[in-house]
Amino acid sequence: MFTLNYSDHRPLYRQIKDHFKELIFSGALNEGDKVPSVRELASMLAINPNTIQKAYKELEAEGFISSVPAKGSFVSPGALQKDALKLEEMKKTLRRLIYDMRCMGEKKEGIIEEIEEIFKEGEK
Amino acid sequence: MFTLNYSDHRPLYRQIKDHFKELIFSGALNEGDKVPSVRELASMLAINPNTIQKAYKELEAEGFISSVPAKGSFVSPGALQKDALKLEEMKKTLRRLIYDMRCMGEKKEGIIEEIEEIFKEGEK
Amino acid sequence: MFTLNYSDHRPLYRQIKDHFKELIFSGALNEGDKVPSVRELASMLAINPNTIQKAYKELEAEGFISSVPAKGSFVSPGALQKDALKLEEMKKTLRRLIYDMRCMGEKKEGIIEEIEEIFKEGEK
Amino acid sequence: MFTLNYSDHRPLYRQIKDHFKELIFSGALNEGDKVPSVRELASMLAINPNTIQKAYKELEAEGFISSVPAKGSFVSPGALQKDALKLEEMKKTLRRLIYDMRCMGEKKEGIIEEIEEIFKEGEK
DNA sequence: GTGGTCTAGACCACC
DNA sequence: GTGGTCTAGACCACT
Repeated sequence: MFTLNYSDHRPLYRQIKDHFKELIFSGALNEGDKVPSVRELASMLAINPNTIQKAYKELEAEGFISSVPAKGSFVSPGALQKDALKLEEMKKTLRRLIYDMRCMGEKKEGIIEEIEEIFKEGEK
Repeated sequence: MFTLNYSDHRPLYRQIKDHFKELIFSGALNEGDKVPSVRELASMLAINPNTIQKAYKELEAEGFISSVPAKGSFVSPGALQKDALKLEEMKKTLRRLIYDMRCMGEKKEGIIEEIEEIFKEGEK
Repeated sequence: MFTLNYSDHRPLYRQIKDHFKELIFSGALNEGDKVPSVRELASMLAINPNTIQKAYKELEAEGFISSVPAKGSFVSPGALQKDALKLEEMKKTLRRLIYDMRCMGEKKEGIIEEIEEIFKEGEK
Repeated sequence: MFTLNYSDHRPLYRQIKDHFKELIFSGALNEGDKVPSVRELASMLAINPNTIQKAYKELEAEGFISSVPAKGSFVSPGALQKDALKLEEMKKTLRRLIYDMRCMGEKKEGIIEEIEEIFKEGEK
């Protein structure tokens, strides 16, 4: 399904989270689709099941998947729908945030540097 | 106290809000200090009192000032104290936001462009 | 098709929305079935088309129907399929909500009272 | 500070989360206050630090505390402010949720039973 | 010292 | 089999 990148600065569970978000946004995963079980994916990626558990729990908390004990985890109904609307809202939030950081003396260069770093993390 | 900039893209109430935040963060205004009354500031800046009202209301909602009926508005106790924490939190929020926008296919360049624009707005 | 209840506390568009949901959940309406056009239903119920429009728009936003311009509105494919998952999710949301309200000092009796009221509203 | 209840059906990390929420809502903890470190609280409660970590992370995700690596965890600025407004909003969400569950065939008795259970969990 | 991540392995309830 | 919780212990980066 995908590969982990150990030279990526993001922790493993974040890589997993982000990957599933991409799969959902891209349409590769649709609402209601089953995602691999915690143990299954753990053995596929050769990591500890707890790490998958952590990723799945956060995805659930953010409304992307829904885990049903003894049944499995599934892409949430409404996961896609919600986030089509969300990009514009996120931009607005970003704008407000940057405004406020600027008020507090934060310089443009510092912010851009931070952003560059985030994008570097997933490259190599 | 300060001057409005009509060639700034920010609406007047935002300029006023941002200016007070800067005064508080820079230490020019301390906790407990009285800020000008709505009418007073409105006549100083030669603008409509409603505009000041809107700015003050949002400053209060964000915890920077507190209005005491029949007495005036004052810089909130704790407005400064919480700053270090607030900036940390804002950076974390920023990081999460950028991560998510990246997952949704937003490119680095688009985000940086947006930020450059925000910083331009207040310059001239 | 159905009748509106003017002594019901719910606004008309909510009654229409709820009714369509019931029809879908009960199996009376299947995926792909055409629902009456806005004007058609409006004249059947002798109410303003805007009311129907509002109900349909929300049903579409929630993924129950989808409108095809110049063709009409249809029950969404997957509307039923996702039900089991949706109910599970709603129960989880309910549980989290009640937990939080409890933390905030809300008493059991107040919550149950609220629920009793909701169920009364649709009866008569 | 407080005691865990092993006959409570809630997992330990939930008890810890709920307890901190109560402390914040009741005013016992104010914005900016430091909360015990992960290890400190773990030894106080005689449980594994990972369990505290889990509780703190969720509290942070929900905006109640803010954890700064190498510094400690603090009650978020805005934690209180946000939640005074929230109770009314939660009631609205509850109402909408119950409406929808009713549409899907869920009976009043089932819902009330669920709520009774939640409140039972923390009693003994 | 702080928070954060990860592992290995245990146990539970549910179906 | 499934998800969920908890423990014990390791390591990291940061201050």
